[in-house]
Amino acid sequence: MTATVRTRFAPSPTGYLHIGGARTALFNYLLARRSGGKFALRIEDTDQTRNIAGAEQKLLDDLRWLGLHWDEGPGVGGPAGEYHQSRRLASYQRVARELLDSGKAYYATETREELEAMRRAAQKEQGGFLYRRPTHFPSESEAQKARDEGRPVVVRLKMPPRDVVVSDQILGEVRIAASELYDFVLLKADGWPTYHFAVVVDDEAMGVTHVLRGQEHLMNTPNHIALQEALGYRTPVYAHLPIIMNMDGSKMSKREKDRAVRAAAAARLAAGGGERAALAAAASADPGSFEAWLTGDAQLDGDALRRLARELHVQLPEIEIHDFRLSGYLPETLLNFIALLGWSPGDGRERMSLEEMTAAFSVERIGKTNARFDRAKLLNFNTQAIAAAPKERLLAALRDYLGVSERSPLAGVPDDTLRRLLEINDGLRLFRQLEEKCAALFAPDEALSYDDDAVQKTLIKGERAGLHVLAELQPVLAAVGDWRAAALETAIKGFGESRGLGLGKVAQPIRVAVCGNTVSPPIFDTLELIGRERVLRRIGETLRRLAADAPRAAPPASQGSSS
RNA sequence: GCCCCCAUCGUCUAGAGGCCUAGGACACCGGCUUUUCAAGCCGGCGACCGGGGUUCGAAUCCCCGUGGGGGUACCA
Repeated sequence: MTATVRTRFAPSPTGYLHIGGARTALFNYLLARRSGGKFALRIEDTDQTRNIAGAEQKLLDDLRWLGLHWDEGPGVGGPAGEYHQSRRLASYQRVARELLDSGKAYYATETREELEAMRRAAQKEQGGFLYRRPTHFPSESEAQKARDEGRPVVVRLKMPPRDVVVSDQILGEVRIAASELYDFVLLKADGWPTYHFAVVVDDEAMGVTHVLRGQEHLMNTPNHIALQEALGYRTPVYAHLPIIMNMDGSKMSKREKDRAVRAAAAARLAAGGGERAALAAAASADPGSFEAWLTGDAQLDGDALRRLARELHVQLPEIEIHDFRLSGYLPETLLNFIALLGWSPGDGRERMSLEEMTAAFSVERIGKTNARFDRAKLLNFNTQAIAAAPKERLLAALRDYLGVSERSPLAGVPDDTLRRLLEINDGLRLFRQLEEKCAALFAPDEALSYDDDAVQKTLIKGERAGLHVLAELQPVLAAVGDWRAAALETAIKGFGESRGLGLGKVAQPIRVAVCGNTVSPPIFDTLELIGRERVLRRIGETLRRLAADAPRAAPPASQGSSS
């Protein structure tokens, strides 16, 4: 009989979806799809102290955004009924009872302090601590008595005294010596199951046949295998994925975002440029915890961190899937890139759709070595994907981006204009880039800010040549009857030729005058989209403002800056 | 400390004993193109961690060393 392949992704709701988690989800998804099986999503929310409100929703959103739809799990149900471990408590307790009754598990009543003391003592002597099985197992009533006395009571599994061999699809056979194994906890003192326990019980209940998970779980596997044996469960096929690291070899961690913002905050405060209270407010933290965050290693809530980053004008490093969404990456491209971190189809292909990856996927082709997350390559993937994407797909993706981009200058822009923007921005790398580049086309005149360097370079420098060009061009533009890119091009190019000026000499002064900086879409389209009236007004205003500055702006450069 | 895993260009990787003078992609460098930012085109630089084996032959197999990573919880 050929059992249906069932895989699962089982995150705990502690925040946004991580890059590593996304890849694990992807591989599980691909394996299930590839083999015509089922892909389930299970929420591992058994740690009462770690669950974060709203995190599950974020997790699901990220997964959906990526297009990794699950066949069973939250929102869609499935044969296992509940897919939140917090709602499956009864089954863990039932199984624990079974284990206790058959003598395969026992109560243990050491306190955390006692355990910690043993650990320290062992550390000193031999360097490693393994929980030593007690000589006496508390009876049911003794356990109850301990509980009554306020002592913690946990349930531990009796590990069989033999080596465990993990048959891993990627790593081969990994043998863990019996001497490395110990009686791990099944049920915590609060009655909730540990990860090890819940994962085994649920994988069995959900019929999971293949477990693809990060390599950080490799050393957990003997526990799971021992438990499966004790319970008479079959052992699923295991495949431990290599880990995704930062370019510098460090682990990709949310903490990086805190570090980036913390540094900026400290710099701001040191420069006397900001009130502590204001920053704390931006982070929606009370002064005490803000201070603790600022001076320590604590982590701020993702959204609070984002607000603070905005306040400080720092770019958060992209760590979680949501960060990439906010930067304006295409989800299908992110998925494609992530898939190649540890897997390759073997035929030299790199750019693949989810369907193509599904068709090509196999666990055998997953590598063993940790991969570094190279953002430069990702950016290139995205650039090429944007160039190759069908127009309507691109528009939908841009709409999605604008939906999550706070206070976007392009927020109210109609689809037709968005299409136009996409057309005139070839070479585009990220949606955020388009947003920044086109902001001036939609911003009200008062909101325009002029970049000093740009003004100096294109308008002032060289005896205000740029300014002169602008002044002469003004009436030419004013005379353009048909305010569209083509006619503007004719007029402006004609002007340039009549003066013997290359387009660059003409376009850049205009660009800076109407956009405030040297970067915008092609100048003729830019002018058309800004509109005749606003263009003329911005040019006039620029001329006026800089003329007033003239005495100061053009002193004979007697004291050279050379030193 | 102890246990486990890993090791090909800067990065992601192809390579399953002769097809390898090691292939591709990104990055980088040079040139071209150019109204800005990009994009594009052409060319270039660039790796089998070290040492021992095994074999007629090793990037591929074995051992040791070194380096990197993971684990060492009543977190997952």
